[in-house]
Amino acid sequence: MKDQLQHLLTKCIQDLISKGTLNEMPSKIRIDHTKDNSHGDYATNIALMLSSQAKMSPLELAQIIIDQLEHRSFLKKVEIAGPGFINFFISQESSISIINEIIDQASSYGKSDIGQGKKVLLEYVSANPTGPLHVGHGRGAAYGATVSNLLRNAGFIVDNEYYVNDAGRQMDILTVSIFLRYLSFCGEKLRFPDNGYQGQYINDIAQVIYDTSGKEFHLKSDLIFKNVCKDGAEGGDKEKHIDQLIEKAKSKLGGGFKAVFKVGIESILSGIKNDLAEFGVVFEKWFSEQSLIDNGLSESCISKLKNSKNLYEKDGALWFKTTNYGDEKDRVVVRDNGNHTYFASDIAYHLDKLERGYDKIINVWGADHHGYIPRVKASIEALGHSSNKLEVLLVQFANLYRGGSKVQMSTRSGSFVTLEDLRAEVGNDAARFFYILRKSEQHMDFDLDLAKSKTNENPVYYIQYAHARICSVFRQAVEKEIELNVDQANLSLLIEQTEKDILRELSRFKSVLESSAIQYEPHQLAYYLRDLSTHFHSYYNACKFIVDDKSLTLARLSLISATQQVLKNGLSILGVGAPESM
RNA sequence: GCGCUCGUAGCUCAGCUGGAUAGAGUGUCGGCCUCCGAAGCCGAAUGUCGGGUGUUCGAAUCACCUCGAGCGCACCA
Repeated sequence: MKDQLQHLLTKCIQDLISKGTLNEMPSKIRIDHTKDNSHGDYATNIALMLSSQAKMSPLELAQIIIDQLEHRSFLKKVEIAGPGFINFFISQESSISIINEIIDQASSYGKSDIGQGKKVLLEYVSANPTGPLHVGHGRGAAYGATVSNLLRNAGFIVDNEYYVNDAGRQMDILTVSIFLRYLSFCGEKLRFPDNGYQGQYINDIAQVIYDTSGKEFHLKSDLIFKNVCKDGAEGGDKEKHIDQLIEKAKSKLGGGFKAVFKVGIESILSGIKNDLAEFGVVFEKWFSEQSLIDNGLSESCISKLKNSKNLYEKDGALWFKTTNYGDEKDRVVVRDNGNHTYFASDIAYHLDKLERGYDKIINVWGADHHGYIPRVKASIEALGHSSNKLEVLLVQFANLYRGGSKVQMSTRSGSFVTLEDLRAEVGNDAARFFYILRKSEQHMDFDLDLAKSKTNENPVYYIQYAHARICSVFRQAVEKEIELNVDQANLSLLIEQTEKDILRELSRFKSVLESSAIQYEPHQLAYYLRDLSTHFHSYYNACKFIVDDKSLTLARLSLISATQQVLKNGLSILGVGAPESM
């Protein structure tokens, strides 16, 4: 319907240009769903936009546009309002046709091809595999998965990817943490380093190693701790302390160090995978950072940068002149100790992504990484690609509150609430919905007590209830041996205000989906579904659906069936269930 | 200090590519179940859109300034 209006208006403006009333086509002709139904169904501000160009008042121009507009049967009335808006009133015959359209297309209603099959790589979560996912990661997971659904629904081809940071110092710290806990199981007395990972899950992994391998990796703790400098809490340097422990463990354990690491990371990763899968978040690819080092891609990237004269040496380290590409300062890619930085791997990773042939690469990052964007874009440019292909979506942290005070989230100290705990307490549906309800760049206050105790505060139940209620009505209909057949329904009987309101709302669904997808804003869909539910609940209270008049009954059942379908399709994109009863 | 994000009703937030009287949930107050599910509906009250200046026929929306909050400015990842 909106498309038809768009066509009609475009042609109208073209005609006026050829008549000489107007000079040029505006960049966009806006047609909006009206907020207020006294303004009709759709409105355009085109006369206001073009009045200066036409050198006449908006009201005059609006009248000329209306006169030029071809008459179409779907338009009941066209009028000028306010300062020069043109309001379109759609005929009833046309507005009820959406019911048939929805019921015919069923679960595919709402799909579009605005993506034209363009290939998108969507990377999100990518939390360091140093422990279980916590509620902070949940927001990125829910957001990324929903954006993925929205894009797919809009005709994009989307691959979801998780970048696994399985290389570097963090992994060594993880390994040594597990190893020291393991030594405790072997009966060694030792002081656990301040900088080690302290969570219970570390003990669990150590326990598994002890249970399966016995004392295979057992070393006297003296052997590890001898000559190691003092830890932070003992008045020493906690960073040096743990680095020396790592070195000792590596040299004394030999291949055993890698074996412990392998058990550790596999255990943590499989935990993360399960957690996400249960949350309805599925990745096509888990991309290993270590693989970039193993297959030499990281190294070859550095050579490429060297050849393009973008690298220089300073203080024994190798620097990338990212300032050439708009970054605020240059960045180290190879440290003075010869190790590649995280950034070096990331350059290789992004190059790899680009060379896999995607039209668009989207990274969902925590907002604390915003300063990192310029240097990644710099590396893309330096390697001869267009940085426009990369889009970074920032997701703000969720601040957690418990008992009115902020909860500190630290994987290192183990003081965090896991995503798994949250899901267990509030359920997947409520968690998925709650996470995407706020605009991603909005700071979010997540009150755990509220989320856990008064889950009805979450509007997801309101929407699900609307769906369940409709299902319940249909159960009643079956009992009364009424079978819904839209072809037999006389939809022109739908004349109540609440019915018109629902029809208006249903007609918005497609544009909401389109807008949510293009702007990467799932919350738009969430708000829409709540509004649709509100109209349904009002309708439910205002009118009885199953009445003596058979054809009215069929008409009303058709309308709520279409509503049910849209609720279901919308919820499915949000990764939320549409229960038949609750 | 520089940069990014944000500041809208008591609270949590929509609205921001300029448009018609600034919205919702929650909370407060008052109504609605012998009738398809009351996890619901109907009604009332509540705002200097942080503050200021500018651009415009028109600003919560754009520009500049200012105040306040969060985050970032590593040879960490």
